[in-house]
Amino acid sequence: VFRTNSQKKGERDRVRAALLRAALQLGAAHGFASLGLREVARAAGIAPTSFYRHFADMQELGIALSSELVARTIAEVCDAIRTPTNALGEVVWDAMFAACVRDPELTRFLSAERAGASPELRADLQRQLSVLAQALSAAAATDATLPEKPPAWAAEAAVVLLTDACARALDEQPEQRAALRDGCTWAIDRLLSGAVSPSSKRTSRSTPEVSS
Amino acid sequence: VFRTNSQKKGERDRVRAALLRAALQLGAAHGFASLGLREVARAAGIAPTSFYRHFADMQELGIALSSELVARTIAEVCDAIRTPTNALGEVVWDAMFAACVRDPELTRFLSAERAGASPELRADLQRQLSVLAQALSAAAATDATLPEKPPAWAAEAAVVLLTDACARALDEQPEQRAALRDGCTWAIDRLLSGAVSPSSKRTSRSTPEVSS
DNA sequence: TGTACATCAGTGAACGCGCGTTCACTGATGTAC
DNA sequence: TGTACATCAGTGAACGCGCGTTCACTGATGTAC
Repeated sequence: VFRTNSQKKGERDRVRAALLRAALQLGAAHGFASLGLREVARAAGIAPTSFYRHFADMQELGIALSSELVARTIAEVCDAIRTPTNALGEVVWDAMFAACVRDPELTRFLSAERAGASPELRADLQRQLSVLAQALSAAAATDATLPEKPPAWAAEAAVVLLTDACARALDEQPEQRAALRDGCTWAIDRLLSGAVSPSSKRTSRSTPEVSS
Repeated sequence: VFRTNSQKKGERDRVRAALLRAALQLGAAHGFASLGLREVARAAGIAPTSFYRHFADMQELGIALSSELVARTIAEVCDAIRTPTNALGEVVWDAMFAACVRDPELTRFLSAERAGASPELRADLQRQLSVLAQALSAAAATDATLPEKPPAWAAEAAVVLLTDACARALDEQPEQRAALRDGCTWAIDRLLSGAVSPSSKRTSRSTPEVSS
């Protein structure tokens, strides 16, 4: 009566969300690749056959996880680094890691399937991460404290390190987490800005980028 | 008659190697997590029940892949960087990528299972990679051209980037591979040495462009 | 307003299939005497 | 040297099980008139 439309629609969305969440939970425990349709349906509280009302197969569900839940999380992190309050490495770590702690299962999913068996899913996750890389690159470009605009691959490398370190940090105790944060923020800043510590005066030869 | 002993032993090793290789091949195609014991045994040309003569289960086989084949490859790369002929980033990339090209299936395995579902296997692969990180760290420490000794996590971050980039390069065309090499060697050298220097001379600026 | 119809998420039975695992056995190879 | 015994990788039959998928159906919700 309140909602003229979409009482049915709302229920559909509720079940769909339950499927996504169930897949995340089970996948975090036993791996996503070995996850079965019946298993997920059971955990979501519906009959196995009802699964097909929402997804054609498990891969389609996986892509929905990427393009919806992962995308949302990434967008959040992008927002955070748009107005940096600190060294970029710390800002992006803090935002990303907070998101990872809030939803560890999603983090495991991202980390595992980024190198997983399904090319389509890999590609979709790569797309999500490249959004973050571009945001990071843009933030670095407008950061007045940086001596120069870093190349695009610096941001991409930073995102690779960030994803890896955040996922590993979830398994660790607080003090190890702090070490990972230190190492990761240090590396990101070093990639984006050149030297973090002083004294690096030497411009060594022979990388693809030849010094003048 | 020539070999008094181990005619039996040799055959055993042959079958065992066939199982490992079959698992790599099938795993590269469809993912390791969803790989079945019967499937591997079939591909190796033995009866399903014979599998148990070599491994208790698929996880044990996976760990054998890591602690034997991956370890051998890593050791090879470690050898190469022990006597660097060039900037460390290029040396380690060239050694690692050559190994990856020679055995792409092993590379896929390493890349996928490093973040995979089995904690034991993850830990073992992590151990292999940390060997490389230490070798890289040692090489950097004795590299007179570096202005300072980089922290340990610089080498760890470098290995993460290297592994990721090599695995992705296998899927790419030559020109994209060259871009990955440039980006990866640049990042590794920057991590290890601090600044590579501003004002790059090399090719046209910035955006090697993210994925297509 | 009421009535007839359309939609469609969810269902339970049923199917064929490949899986992991057990078991007792075979037979070639290696060893002890 | 030959003979008897031990070892053990490989085997095929058999098991129970959970899987993905199909099908015709139900029934609540939404819509047209």
